Amino acid sequence: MKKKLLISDIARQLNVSITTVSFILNGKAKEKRISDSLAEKVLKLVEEVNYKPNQLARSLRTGKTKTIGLMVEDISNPFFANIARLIEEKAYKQGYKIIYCSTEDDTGKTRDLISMFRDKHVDGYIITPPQGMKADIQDLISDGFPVVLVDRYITGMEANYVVVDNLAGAFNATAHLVGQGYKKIAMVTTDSKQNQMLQRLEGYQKALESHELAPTVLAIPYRHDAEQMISEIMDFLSKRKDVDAVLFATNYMAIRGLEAISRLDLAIPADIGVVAYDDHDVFRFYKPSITAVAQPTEAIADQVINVMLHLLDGSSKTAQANMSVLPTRLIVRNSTPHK
Amino acid sequence: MKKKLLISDIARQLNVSITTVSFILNGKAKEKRISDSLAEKVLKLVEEVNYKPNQLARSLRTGKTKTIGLMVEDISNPFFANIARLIEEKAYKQGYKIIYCSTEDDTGKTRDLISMFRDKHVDGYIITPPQGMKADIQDLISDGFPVVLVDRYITGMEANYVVVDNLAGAFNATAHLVGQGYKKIAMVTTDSKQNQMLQRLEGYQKALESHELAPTVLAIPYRHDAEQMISEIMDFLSKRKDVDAVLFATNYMAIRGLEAISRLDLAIPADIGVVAYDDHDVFRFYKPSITAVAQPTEAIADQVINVMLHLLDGSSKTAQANMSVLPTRLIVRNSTPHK
DNA sequence: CTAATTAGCTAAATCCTTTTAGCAAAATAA
DNA sequence: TTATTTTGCTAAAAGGATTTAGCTAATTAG
Repeated sequence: MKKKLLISDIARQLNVSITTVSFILNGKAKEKRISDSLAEKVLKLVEEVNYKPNQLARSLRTGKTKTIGLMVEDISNPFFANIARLIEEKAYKQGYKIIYCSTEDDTGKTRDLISMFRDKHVDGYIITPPQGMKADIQDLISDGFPVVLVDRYITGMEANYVVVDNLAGAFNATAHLVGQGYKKIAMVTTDSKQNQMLQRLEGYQKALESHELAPTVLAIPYRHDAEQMISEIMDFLSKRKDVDAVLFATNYMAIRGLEAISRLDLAIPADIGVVAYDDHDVFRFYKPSITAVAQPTEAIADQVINVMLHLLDGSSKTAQANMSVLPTRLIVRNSTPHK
Repeated sequence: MKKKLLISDIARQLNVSITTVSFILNGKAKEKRISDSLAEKVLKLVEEVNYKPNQLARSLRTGKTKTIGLMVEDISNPFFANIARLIEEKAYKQGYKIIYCSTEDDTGKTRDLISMFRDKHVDGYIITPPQGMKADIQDLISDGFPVVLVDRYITGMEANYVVVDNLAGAFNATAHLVGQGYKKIAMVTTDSKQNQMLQRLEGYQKALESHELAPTVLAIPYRHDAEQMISEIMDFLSKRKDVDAVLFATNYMAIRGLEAISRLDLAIPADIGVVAYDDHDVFRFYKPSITAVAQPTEAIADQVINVMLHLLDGSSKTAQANMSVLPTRLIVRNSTPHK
């Protein structure tokens, strides 16, 4: 194990002070009136021996770690995995690293993770907040940390966030089913009170209202596992024979719904119409392919990282919160009209 | 922004030295003969005011960060996303945090990432190594860092690794197709020289040999994008009408292959048999569902983190490298025999 | 020619812990 | 009673950078 080089080694070799080397390495040569010739010599040696400052020491002194903490609900869900990857890529280009974690939408775990991120002195926080985190996140903001919420916001809290127009997305999806000729359109959602879920529900209801149709909602507890959900959906569809179309509120519920529909031997779109909120590879490849509300992952990632870098930059002392609501896109797939 | 508490604040409030507080917090009270009564008082106050030591300062002093660097090929591939999540979970329980990144199988980027991880002073490295990283990884090991390779190993290098038995997996998959009555079985793979790919190829060849059948291989350059791959596979299948079954070497190639097969209007399994190496949600839901070689993600994650924690523990001064080869499982899905 | 600036560089403080080396008082041994 | 050991605690160094405050010599101004 070769010994790590220190800034003092560089200084000694050139017979200059540590201070001078530090100034030069941090681009303050001009400002601090270091002669060009000396600056060059230092940079040359640093390059030659491949000296890298110890980031821990530097962070301890400066209070900056050039790291952003990213907490998503579940990194193994393709929606979040994609966003994470895009954010990572863009952050990386600006010299920031990302640490990411899955909250599993668990308040306790999320609290732990925030505390861990604070321990690690991340410079900024990107969070898909579970329910009941209002106070914790408010603390973060009050303590002066840059915070950007993604995918959902917290009602009644002034904050930076990037979300999609869930209401419009669900409205359009529902309207599409109505347009296809379906009469009894149900919505399968979770019992979670997350605002993005409530908005999807509201969009669904508004769309039905405007066509003078009545809503039918199945709310499945969030924690139920795949098999439970499948049998609950099967139950629901068997009991409610009048239902001729379903809007699923999330991609994973839709996937389980497809399984339920397949087990009941119902045909899509003849027996039952299906639209999923949030796209997924499975919908593209399913036979028949499934219409879905696609979220603009790239635009979301872009917006998130832009706002974050802006906050980190610090030059913007405008306390004005940045709230972005991006549009969704309905990807119509099996478009044979009903009946 | 409330001021961060320091260890000196604790010490001052109780009129004891910083040293004493530090000893107590690090569980050295007994060893350092601190009286029980004082230890209790300190712990009580620390609890009360919720003092947390500054991890940067601590790491700077101890040289340990309680962080593991995890580099996978592509975090948005479900195989890696799952492994990452399982590893994260298990590490977390042992007080370790994970930083992860995608290498995109790019040597340059991987080199950058290793350097970034070194900057950040991670305690250990978990890596799916791209080609040509032998020297870099050897450096890491020589410098005394715990390293565990996953998914692939580096030929001719003594190291800790956790891989699956790719040869047997591909052999069984091919044998399955033979058993179904297919006569001209092709393999679609990448031109990458990664050993796990070569082994899959070898398994395929061995299986055909043992049935006295001839191999037919289409090797597509790794960097080609989805559309390119699809048209290359379509080309191949149109020209080689004799091919009646295909073994795809990765899940994403299989997904593109399915698209190609669908565009050519070929029926699975009547016109063409399909097996994918590495499972994916899409295969489960495709109509008909697609047989796949499933990798034991949980077992892989378990083994990786166990070996890593063992290395980090340091008590094991046995330089013996730990090499695990785990078995795959063939998930037979559309099992109607051919003709 | 003297006074004020500017150029060019550096000593020492600082960030916040952990850990080494060691001191004074109390207890025990001789 | 004196010498030794043990108990209970602490001052100060170390870890490796950044940054403040300031010094000396060379210029420029008056």
